[in-house]
Formats: sequence, structure tokens, C-alpha cells
Amino acid sequence: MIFLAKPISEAMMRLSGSDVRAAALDLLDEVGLDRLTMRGLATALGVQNGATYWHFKSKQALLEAMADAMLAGVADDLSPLAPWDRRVAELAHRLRRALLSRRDGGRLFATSFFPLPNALAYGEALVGALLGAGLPARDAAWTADTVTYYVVGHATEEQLAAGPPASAGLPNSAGLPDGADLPDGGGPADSARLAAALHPTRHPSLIAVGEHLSAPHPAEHFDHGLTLIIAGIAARLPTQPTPPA
Amino acid sequence: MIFLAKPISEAMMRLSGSDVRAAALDLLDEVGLDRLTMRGLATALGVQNGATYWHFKSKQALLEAMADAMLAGVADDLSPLAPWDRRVAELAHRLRRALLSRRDGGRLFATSFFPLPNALAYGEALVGALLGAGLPARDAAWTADTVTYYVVGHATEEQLAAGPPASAGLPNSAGLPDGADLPDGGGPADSARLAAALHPTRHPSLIAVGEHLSAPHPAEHFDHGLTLIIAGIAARLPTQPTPPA
DNA sequence: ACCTGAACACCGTTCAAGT
DNA sequence: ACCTGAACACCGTTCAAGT
Repeated sequence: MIFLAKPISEAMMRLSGSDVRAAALDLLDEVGLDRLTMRGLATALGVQNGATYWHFKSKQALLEAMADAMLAGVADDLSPLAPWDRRVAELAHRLRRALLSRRDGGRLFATSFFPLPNALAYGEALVGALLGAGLPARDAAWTADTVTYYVVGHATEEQLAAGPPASAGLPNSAGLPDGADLPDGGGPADSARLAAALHPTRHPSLIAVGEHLSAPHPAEHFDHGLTLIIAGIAARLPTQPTPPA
Repeated sequence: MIFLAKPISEAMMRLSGSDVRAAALDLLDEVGLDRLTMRGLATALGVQNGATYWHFKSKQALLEAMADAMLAGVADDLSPLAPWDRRVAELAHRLRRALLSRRDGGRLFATSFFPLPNALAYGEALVGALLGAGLPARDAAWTADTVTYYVVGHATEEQLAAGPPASAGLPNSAGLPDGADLPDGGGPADSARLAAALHPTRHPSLIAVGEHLSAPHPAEHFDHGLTLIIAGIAARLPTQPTPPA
């Protein structure tokens, strides 16, 4: 009993940086980004308030580490012989999946800064695919930005539409009845608010497309825009689209 | 003197909701979104702490009002006879300009919710242009989303790259020497950090496009992606692109 | 109607001191 | 090396009471 290699209980265990990061990601799923607090994290870890600051110098540093951890594996084993457009689509889908894997993951990533390892691996693979398609350096870099803005923007909106019960109002909403009533998030409330704001003569086009303004099938919605962007890339490729004439 | 229609000094004046909103937008320019505080706003207005809560029920409500005020006029006088692609480009440029008109305007808009009047007017004009191009309802609605994600994502990144001295670290950085040393923001520091993180064998593509990763000409960078998206829209139009064969 | 004064329930961060 | 205890300097929000 005395020389157990790993203690069974986690209580009284010393923390590692990745313990802190993992607990922070779990807490994020529980409470959302706006309610994620260093004090709450310390409580979840069973330590005192300042303890986490030995592992991360600031909340911002922890958030960046969380963002990058969320992207683990996004660029792994990407088939290098697949055509460029399939590789781009695959990377976009993987980034989307990574961002959706945690509550408010899109916003978390968006407020982070760039040069962390998994984000770099994603960028490397994406730019590589675009260079492979024949784009010149400048176009490859800038096109990668366009794709990434789209993926992050889409994921952020999707998560905002799905789950603002705990993160919409700022930190305080203290006495909510913990309602897990609605099946799929906050969609219906949002689209009702939107419908109420539409005006028959001022917003004829919005009313004409009405039902499609709040997309109930985010995956289809995502693919629509992604396909659009990839079509735009293809249309500008040096040689490919129009056979010589 | 006694019956002056409008008092000369603003001191002791009662506030209107738009006074509060305007002061909040000015304060945003001064301190950035992360340091924008209800208490600082009250101080700037020369009133006590809780005074602003008579005009806006919460900080979130004020932020939404600010976001929409920032968009004032985005959809005004849009030439209805211009071709669809010019109208889309014009709207995208106008939204960009609106977001850039205030510090952290992109982030402010992104964390806001949708159905406010100026945002609706923008959406109406954009969807109208896309319907006019011949897109079916669903495609028009979803394509408008794609364009808007791009514009907001781009503006957010541009402002993040340009000005994080006051909003990068969370609210506390108390004792900074108020340095207005660097000419154009924080660009060089960021690209140095990025260059340092690049690894010759792990990131060959990123290194190959190196100089283009941090774009010094945001307007060109913006147009690149916008043109790409518009080309993607054109490529999917029901009839236009390929003459019958 | 509009604001003050004062409180309530929080925050992120630092840092001597302990082990 | 890793954490405690306690403090510092803040927050958003509410609300009786004033005018």
C-alpha cells in the first residue's frame, strides 16, 4: 500500500499544468465562457484561489492554452494525395468539429492569438493544400485566412444560437430555475425575437427568405458556405477551370 | 440669460439614453472593449454609479445598442440598379467601415445578437441583392450569412492585430507607462512572435508564404477574400456563368 | 422621471509565508 | 516546487431614498 505507483484518490494531489487546463475545459463545458472564472476553477480543483497562477501566469494565458488544446489533432494524418479541394474541406470540417467540441469553443478560439502549435499545424496543412492547388504564396496565405474566418464565424454563431442560457446575460443571472426544459437549446426563442422584429414593407427580402434565416441544420448550413468558398477558390485557379478554349 | 433654450454647459444636465450610448462609444474608443466598464462610463458622464441603469437595463443591453448605433446608415441609398455583385461588395465594404469606425467594433458586433434595426437593414439589403441575382430563398439567406461571417471575422482580426495594447491582457495591466511609442499598433510584435514559432521542417508551407501571413495592407487583404466569395456566388448562379454550351 | 448613496456578491492578480 | 491565506483594486447590479 505504501509504494503504490499512482495514488487512487485525486484529493491532495499536486497539480500539473495540463491538469489545470483539462479542468478548465471541463468547467467551460459546465458553465460557459462568460462564467468561467479563475476562482471557480480553483474550487473545481479543490485548491485555493491563487494556486492556478503557479501554472499559468494569467487567465489569458490559460485561455490560449485551452484554445490550442481544443485543436489537438486537427491536422493529423491528412491524406497528402487527396485533391486540394477535398483537403481544404476536410480541414475546415475538422476545425469546425474541434471548435464545437467545447461549449463556446468558437469564441474561445476567436479571442485567442495565433501562434500556438495546433493552430499552426492547422494553418500549415491548409496553406500547404492551397499551395498544392497552384495558388501563389500571397493568395494561399490570404485564402487560408478567408476559410478560417468562415469556419470560426460559423461555429461561433452556431454556439451562440444554441446555448446562451448561461452566457447571454453577463455573469449575473443568479436565480435561474436551472431549466433544462427546451430540447435543443435556445433556437426557437431567437427566431421568435427575429420574426417579431421583421417589418412587412421594410424587410420584404428577409421575410421572403424567412424560414431560412435561422438554420435548424447547422451542418448543411456550414457546407453551403464552405462549398461556396471552395468554388470561389477554384474559379480563380491559374489554369484549371476553363479547358484551354 | 434665464431663458436660454439650451444650457451652455453640460454639467448637471439630465441624460438621455442616446447620451449614454454616445458616451459609451467614445469611451470604447478610448479604452477598448475589455476595459469598458459601467463605472468608468458613469464617471465619464459625471454621474453616480447606478445612474446608467435607468437608461439601459444591463451592460449587455447597452452593448447591443452601441453595436447597432455603429451600423447607422450602412444600408442607406444603395443603388438598386447596380448589378448584384457590386451591391454585395458595396454592402460588405460599408459593414467593414462601420465595424472599423470604433475600437474593437468587430468584437462588439460579434458578441451582439441579431435583430436590431440597422443590422436588419443591412441584412435586408444583402439578401435583396442576392435574391435579385437569382438565388433561391435558402441560398440567398445562407450566402448572406457567409458574407457577413467573413466581414466580421476580418474586421475583428484586423482590430485585434492593430490594437491589443489596452485590451490584450484582461482588465488589469494597471501600471503601464502609457506608451504611444510604436507608430501603427502592435503588428511588428505579433509577426515577430509568429516568426519565432515557425519551425523549418514542421511548417514549410507557412514559411514559404511567410511575409504574407501578417498582412500590412488590410484593405487589399479584405478585397481578396471578398472577391473570392463573390466569385463563388457567381460560379453557382442558376444560369449566368456558362453560356448554354 | 431621473439620479444618489450605499450596499451585495462577485471578479483577476499578487505575494509573503508555509511545506 | 507547489500551494495557502489574505489582501488589493476592481467589477455588474440592485434599490431604497431623494429631487
